[in-house]
Amino acid sequence: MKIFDSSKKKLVEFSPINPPEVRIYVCGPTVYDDAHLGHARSAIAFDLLRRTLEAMEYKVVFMKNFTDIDDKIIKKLHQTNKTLEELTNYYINRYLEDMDALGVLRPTLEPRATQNLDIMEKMISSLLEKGIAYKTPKEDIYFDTSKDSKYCSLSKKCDEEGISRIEPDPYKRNSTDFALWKSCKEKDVCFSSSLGEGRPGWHIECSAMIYKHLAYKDTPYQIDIHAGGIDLFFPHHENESAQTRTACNQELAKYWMHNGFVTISGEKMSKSLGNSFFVKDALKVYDGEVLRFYLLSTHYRSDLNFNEEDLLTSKKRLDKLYRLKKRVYGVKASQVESNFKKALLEAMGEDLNISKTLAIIDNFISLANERLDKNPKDKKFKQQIVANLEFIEKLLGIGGKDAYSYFQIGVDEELKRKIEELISKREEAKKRKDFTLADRIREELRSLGIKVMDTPQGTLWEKI
RNA sequence: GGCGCCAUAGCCAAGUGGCUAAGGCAGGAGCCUGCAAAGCUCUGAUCCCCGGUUCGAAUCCGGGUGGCGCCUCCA
Repeated sequence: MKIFDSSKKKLVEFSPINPPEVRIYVCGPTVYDDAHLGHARSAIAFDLLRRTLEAMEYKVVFMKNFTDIDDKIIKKLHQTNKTLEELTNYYINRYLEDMDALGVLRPTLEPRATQNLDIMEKMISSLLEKGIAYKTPKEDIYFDTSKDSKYCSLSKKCDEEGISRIEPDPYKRNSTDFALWKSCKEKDVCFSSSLGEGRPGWHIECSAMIYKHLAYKDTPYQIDIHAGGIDLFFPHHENESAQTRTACNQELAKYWMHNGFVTISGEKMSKSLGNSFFVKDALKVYDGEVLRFYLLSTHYRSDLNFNEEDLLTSKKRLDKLYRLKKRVYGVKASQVESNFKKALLEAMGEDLNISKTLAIIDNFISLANERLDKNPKDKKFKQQIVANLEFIEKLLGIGGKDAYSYFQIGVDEELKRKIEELISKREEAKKRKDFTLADRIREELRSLGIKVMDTPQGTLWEKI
């Protein structure tokens, strides 16, 4: 398995610290609003990584945090009458619902910042004792980046000269110093601790929760892979990395992986730009699986420029998979074809080369259809097709639905009855060779958003 | 100002030194069909521009042009 390590900026051979186990940490969302497509992309990208490793028989422990205390959450809190917990619980559940709809496997561990304040406090205290962190006259605690000789070795994005775009805290010793603990201000949410009244900075939660829940303790690296959006590379991951290095005398992660953005008209989708596309809104129009397929069909490190046309193209590609599945409906799986499995794992093993993977799948679909055209009753072959489809489902999280229901998404019972009625009328007309009527009924169905296909087994229909 | 990414057919998108530049969508032709749909077969690009390295480059190096990102919260 080769992966692209964003710190080394090259493809490297993946070799876990303690095989067959693989420990992965992905930076999760700050829960103050609904998930947008960028969150979905990141979640799907590393869900794919996880599934690939699992298909390669690694034992994956997958952890993703929820940042449930931060400036924006507090701001949102002031706009509502909710408590912190009510607000964050709501968005955590919303996030999980959205990710479920997208077929993202639930993480093994889902820690929340506010439930791990104890370990953050310990880590910060230890950094204070070592003289790596310092307290300002305003009782904020900062990490002194000049005390970490390897600071900036991860992202290599630090700007020593520092043309800062914001007014820096005058009590900071270095421009790259960052808050570990923010003292209690007005209109704040505060926790009491030995560090004083306040709340943790953003970066410390990841280091602390990884140390507490996921880390190997006597190895050079605490975990195998740390992942997240490329926007987190600097400063977030640089800072996490510095905290762990100085507090624990271990490097945080052996490999770092970052996913590219979802863009809209070429610009990064972000809440501050106001061009966010929420997952929940996309789900009103498109099936979650179609959305998943669309978001995973571009390599995870590239930017993906979201647009409806490409999404519909993705749907057509997924439709083909389900049409094949329909042709082998009710057949039990035998064994996945070994060459097919091998080819897919090789492709995914090239830093998740999804394009190559999908090309292999399309080729399989095409060959299977061709052979079924010639020999529709080859039961053994059908059993293998089913097994192959099941493997695809396991690897990519697509094609798991019932093949008939997939094409009926968005059709309610009433419409379904009407469709069936019209189809049987059309069948009668066809028997009488009344093709004018048959074609008129076909047009009527089309106007209902239904297309029909006459096959030797009768007339089948699909929602367009 | 610092650091970095990207540019392949109408669209999406692999390929990063060497067979005829994957795959999908759209388009065209055919088989099948009452006609369609679906499926199958066939069909398209010399890789943003200029210069260099090399026997050989989309692929490496230099210089342009265009687009984007991080350096503030951000997946």
